[in-house]
Amino acid sequence: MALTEQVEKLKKYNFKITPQRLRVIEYINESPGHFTAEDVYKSVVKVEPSITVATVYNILRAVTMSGILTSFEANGTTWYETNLEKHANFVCLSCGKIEDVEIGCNDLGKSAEAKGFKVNNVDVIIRGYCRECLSKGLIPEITN
Amino acid sequence: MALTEQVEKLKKYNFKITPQRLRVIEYINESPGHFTAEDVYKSVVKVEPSITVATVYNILRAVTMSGILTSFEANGTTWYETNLEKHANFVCLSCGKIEDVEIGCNDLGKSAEAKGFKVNNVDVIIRGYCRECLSKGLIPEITN
DNA sequence: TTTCATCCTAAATTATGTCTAATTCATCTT
DNA sequence: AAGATGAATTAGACATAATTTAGGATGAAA
Repeated sequence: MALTEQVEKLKKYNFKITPQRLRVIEYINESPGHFTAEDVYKSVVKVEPSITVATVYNILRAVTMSGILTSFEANGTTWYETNLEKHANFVCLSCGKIEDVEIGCNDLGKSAEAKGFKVNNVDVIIRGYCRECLSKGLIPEITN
Repeated sequence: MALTEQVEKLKKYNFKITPQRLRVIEYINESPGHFTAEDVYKSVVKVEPSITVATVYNILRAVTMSGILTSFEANGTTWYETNLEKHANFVCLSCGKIEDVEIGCNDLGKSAEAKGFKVNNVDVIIRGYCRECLSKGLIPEITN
């Protein structure tokens, strides 16, 4: 998504274009795809030293509401991501790394809709051990 | 799951059977299916006034590790649930209620495994608005 | 230029973890 | 069956990280 498009989305939701918001969007566009509010703050404060954590949280909420990002919760914190396509997030229980993986099937929300619910979004979080941690033998033994 | 079976599971993982753990398990067996550590504490402290929040957290971790409960994150907190079967959790964005819904498809973790990851569990969290909130017209307008 | 959203500062809240001493439990020994 | 023993667990207080709140100051947009 280009910066102009992101700015348009903010405007569409009546969010004003402030320097702080532009800095956060710039971060997003250079980001590794998955990041936390803390990641954003640590990076943006270098170029905009007066910004505070509270502002970053506010901005991330505005940016997410505008459809520029999505978010999900894992490892006790909120993660933001730029990938708006349907996918699952794989979380490594050993190193904490998060990686996109495909979902083989559609209509995960179907039975919720069948129950009369309105579905806004579906998060799929897969927890396990990544290739690297497996090869390092870092997996705790499961004693059955 | 019966109490005797739950006790067996704790023993299998070498967790001792303490009165506090039994009180928490009793709560679980009478619970509405989804609850937080705070819910457990507020209830158990009535019958076991000396118990502390820290103990409840410890016990919930032990109980989850023993396979008596599963947990997932939503609304900024960890939720525990007794339903160990494959299912999705529907979270109402208006009232916060959580409800089980079926998942139409299997093998959600398949493509993670195809990438060489070991999959431990898959959480599916569906966010939207429940029937009750929809009928009350409590849904925020989405101005497009 | 006015107005209202947004930002800043600081402090509160919430969820959860950590530390230590005291207690309890499971098991072994009588 | 009762007591001794060491390991595991608990209570209680405090620590920390994530996030929210409140109220005044500031700046974007009409």
